[in-house]
Amino acid sequence: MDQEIEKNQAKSEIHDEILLAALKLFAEKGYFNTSLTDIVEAADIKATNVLYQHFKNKQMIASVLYENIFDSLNVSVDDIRRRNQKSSDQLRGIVDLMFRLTDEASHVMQFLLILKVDEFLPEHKPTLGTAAFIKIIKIIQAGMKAGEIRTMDPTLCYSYFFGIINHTLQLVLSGSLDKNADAYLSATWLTAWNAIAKK
Amino acid sequence: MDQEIEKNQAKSEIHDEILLAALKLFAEKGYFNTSLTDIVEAADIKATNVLYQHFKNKQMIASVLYENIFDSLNVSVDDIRRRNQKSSDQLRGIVDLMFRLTDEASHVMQFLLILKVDEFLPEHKPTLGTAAFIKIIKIIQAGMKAGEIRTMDPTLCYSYFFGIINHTLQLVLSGSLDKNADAYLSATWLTAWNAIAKK
DNA sequence: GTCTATACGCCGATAGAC
DNA sequence: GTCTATCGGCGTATAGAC
Repeated sequence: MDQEIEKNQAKSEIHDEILLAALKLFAEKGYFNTSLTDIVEAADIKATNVLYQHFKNKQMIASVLYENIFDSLNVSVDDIRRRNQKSSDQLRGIVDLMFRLTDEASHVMQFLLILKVDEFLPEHKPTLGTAAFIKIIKIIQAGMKAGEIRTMDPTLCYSYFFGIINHTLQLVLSGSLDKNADAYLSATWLTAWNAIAKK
Repeated sequence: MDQEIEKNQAKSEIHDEILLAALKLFAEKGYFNTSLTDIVEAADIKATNVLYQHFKNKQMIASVLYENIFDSLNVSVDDIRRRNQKSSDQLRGIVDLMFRLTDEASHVMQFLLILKVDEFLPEHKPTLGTAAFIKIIKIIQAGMKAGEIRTMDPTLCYSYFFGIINHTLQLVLSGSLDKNADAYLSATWLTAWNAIAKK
């Protein structure tokens, strides 16, 4: 019984190490420039076929990564919505999270903001169709109803707000902006919010 | 003599057809999902080795495309700067151009805004290092001096302005915004300009 | 799970006859 | 420039012995 638990723990450890190594490599070199042998070396795995005991194929590794990242983003958005009432506070919470992730988990943010996921996961829905982003649209719509946000096409509003946020984080991730994300947080938040707020 | 001209025209026709087909395929499927046989079929070419009479290899096709697009962007920016005095008018000219290109030459804009060029052209400078973008930064700095634009880090200012512009055009290109770019031009320009303008 | 070996396919790139 | 044929290599994926 204990042995079985140990075995499962070991199994999920390897599982996670593969995902972690793949995330790092995909973020740094891109999906197509990363070979399975790269992943095997980066994780602590001895042979290539171990990989196939945990994942059906290379695409599935990327797919699981994708699911994990978007699921946890979705959970975070739920949490932020529960904790805050006003749309401005909810959006601020999401922005805080994204800036923090950029500094503390840059590979995750590169996966989110930079990788062209549909090139290697053609069957996945576009980012805007994921649960987390549908909720963000809802936050925006609620903000319009409450008179906090200018009335306009919600998708366009999303584009203005996160255009500023995402582009700035992309420049941080690529090194074009040389400080860490946190250094740009307050100014960028203000600009993004003013771009959609009712005067 | 005439024959030689004809020959060169024919040669450059094939040359251009290859580039056009490659641009389309790269924009639609990505660089790595596009094989040379795909390009050969899409252009009007009968055999694979003709391709190598015009380009050293696959990477060079992408490289020439990259150069062409950024060169012509650079020329356009020069032209816009010559025609307009105020920074706001110059930026407006650039935005007009980008929206028009999105509707009329979507593949070019996908190459510019969506493709991760450094994945297949690792030796190329980042977008921000190209001549056209250096000039855009200069426009922004001039606008700050003239009191048109809020004083801040020029790269950050660039990020705010083109964050809104680029993200909106990306959503148009991906179909997430269902009208053509022109339908969003005036509202998006206003929002982007207000994000950086001095009140 | 480890290690070695290998099958298989695709793609980039080349060669040679016409 | 066309057409056919092919090489080499890499990367994915599998098989089998331990």
